[in-house]
Amino acid sequence: VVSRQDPSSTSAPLSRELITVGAIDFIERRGIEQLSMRALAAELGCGTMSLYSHIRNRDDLIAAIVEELLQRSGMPTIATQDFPNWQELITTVQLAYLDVAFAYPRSFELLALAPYDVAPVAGFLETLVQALCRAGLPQDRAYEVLGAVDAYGTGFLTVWVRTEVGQKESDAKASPHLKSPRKIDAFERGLRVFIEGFEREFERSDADGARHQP
Amino acid sequence: VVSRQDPSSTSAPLSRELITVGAIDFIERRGIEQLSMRALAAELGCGTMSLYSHIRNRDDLIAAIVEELLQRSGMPTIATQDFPNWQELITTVQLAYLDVAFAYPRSFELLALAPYDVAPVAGFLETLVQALCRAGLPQDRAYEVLGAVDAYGTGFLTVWVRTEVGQKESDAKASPHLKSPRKIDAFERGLRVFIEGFEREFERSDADGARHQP
DNA sequence: ACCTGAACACCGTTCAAGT
DNA sequence: ACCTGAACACCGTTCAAGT
Repeated sequence: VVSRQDPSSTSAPLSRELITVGAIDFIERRGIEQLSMRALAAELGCGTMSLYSHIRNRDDLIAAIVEELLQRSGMPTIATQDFPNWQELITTVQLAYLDVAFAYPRSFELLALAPYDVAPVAGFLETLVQALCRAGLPQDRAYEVLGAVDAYGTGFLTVWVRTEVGQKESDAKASPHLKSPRKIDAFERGLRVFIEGFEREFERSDADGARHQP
Repeated sequence: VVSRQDPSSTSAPLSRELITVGAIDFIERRGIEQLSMRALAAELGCGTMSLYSHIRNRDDLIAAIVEELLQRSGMPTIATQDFPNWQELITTVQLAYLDVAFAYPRSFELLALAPYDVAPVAGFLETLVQALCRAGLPQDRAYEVLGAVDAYGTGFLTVWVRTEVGQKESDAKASPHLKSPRKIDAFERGLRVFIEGFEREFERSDADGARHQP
């Protein structure tokens, strides 16, 4: 019966935002499999059922976490800016994706593996397609490049953080946050190769189109 | 007190294999989030604790499922064969990866997102690297291509099946197993683009090396 | 409106007891 | 060796009751 006088939290009233932030912090410290409504409420210093005044259920909490991580990644902001070409835009977005995987390794897969039709993710992807069009890519090519490169980034980063987090749990003395430069290089090289592959594909297909319809 | 006379199962003695096969079948019918030791035992017609005579715990069950899916995918067999070039080998493996995602959409992510250091997956990746070397790729390039293309396939297929399974749950009347040809085309196009990107990268880097060291 | 404890229907796994 | 029920320490969520 402590009525939320926990030292780690202000006595600010509970809110969806505060619960979401607390949940991300919880996952990064103790792991996603430890996150339960009861354990989270205990850390926030409130009764379990108080959470349900601000959040519909566990799935709604996950959706709120995904939205918060998406905001913190800065990717939605990037998608509102203008870029000289689609290559730079895609690269910038993917490097921001890499950064969020490092900053939140244990929460990352909630964002990375959220189905395309989860509310805030779908909206972000739409604005990203528009940005690619503004950067000079026809819409069908924008969808193609985005889908493919996003799949690459998602797969690469998800398996990487899973493997790393798994090792951290078994190997307590492993260096805690070393951004293994070899892996980062591999990520960036693969990204460049993929983009150059699309450049070439588009060049060839344009030349082909010009030949058929000069 | 039925003592395993369930109509859906033979009265064969319980085994690790039988439990694993039953678990995959369970997931495909009812979803991964419904799989529990208790529910699985009920479907197999045995007591919950009987499972623990053949399987250490839930994580061990998951590992057994991953190993079984890997076998059924046929990818380990492909990796023992010889191919005329690395491009064909990588393509064949990725198409087998696509097939297993379709055959086991709800179990697929257990295989796809297994950390690299999970026992049977690590072994398979090693034999795959060797096969790439036999197909003419230097070892460092084999690792690079494999890591990148595998990330692409994993990301593409995982998010796809998640989105599809999610829709199937909300939209009961959705067509059940339509292998949306648009998506398959997109997967194969991205794969080809990525491989051609690496071809070009290697050509250029070879030419570069020849110029420096003629 | 926000907060809460009790209760319900679940979990995974340990243990002791059976064959 | 294999199987099992009871028990323990957990879950998410509903409900009724408080402020």
